[in-house]
Amino acid sequence: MIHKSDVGGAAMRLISWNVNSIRARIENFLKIAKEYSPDFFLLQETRVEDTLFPLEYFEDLGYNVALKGQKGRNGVAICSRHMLEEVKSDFCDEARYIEAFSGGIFVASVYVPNGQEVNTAPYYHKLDFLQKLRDKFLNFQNEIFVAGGDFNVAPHAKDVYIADYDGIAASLRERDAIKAIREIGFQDILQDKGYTWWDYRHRGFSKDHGFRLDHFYLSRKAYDVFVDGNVLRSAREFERPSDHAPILCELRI
DNA sequence: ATGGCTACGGAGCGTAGA
Repeated sequence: MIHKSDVGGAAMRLISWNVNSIRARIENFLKIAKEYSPDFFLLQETRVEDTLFPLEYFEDLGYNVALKGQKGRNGVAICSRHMLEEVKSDFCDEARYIEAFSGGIFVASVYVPNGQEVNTAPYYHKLDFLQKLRDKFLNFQNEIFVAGGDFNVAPHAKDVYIADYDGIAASLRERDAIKAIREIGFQDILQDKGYTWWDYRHRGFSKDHGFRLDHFYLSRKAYDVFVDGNVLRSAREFERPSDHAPILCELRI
């Protein structure tokens, strides 16, 4: 495996972020955009229909934007400094998935259903969604492909602050569904980078009571040019923060 | 924590988030 930090080529940065309402998070978005100026923003939980999306802020910063929104809840977006092609967002009935080809790579922004509670109907819907997502990713196995999003699963025990927790987001079947994505060759690059979500309730962040729910999955060809990744925890300390931190992935292409 | 935040819709609180 060659990590081409020393092989030349330009740096390409992607940030994925569950913003929990883009309209409520514009100031925070502008701070992150200014500090990191990524090539891509992959957004989840924009919580706004497309006609009311605050496009002007993105266009002012030079981003092209592809939207799949809905009123009040869900909502995903791909924002790119490069031209957006082959945009598809008909993966499911809700606004939870959008993909595109841009800047020479395929990208997807993914918002997996939370499942509410183990062994309920929403939980089985979540498992179905994850299996279907794995099948979708098969199409990108031989491409340079980066999927970022809120997968709503903590893949390993260390990804939850509660020892031995096996409730929603950490049940065996959810973890197996995520494992199935890894087993078709996709790398979870933030495995050692800590939590990405802290509950608003109970002052979760100040106690570091978190879960690692937000992930990047890189195809083999994307992982070949992977340089670095991280969780941008500082955004959780902003005024009026999202309950999720942004996550960063850097490639050398 | 059996709900203690936060945001939304729509004008009360119910719903959703995970």
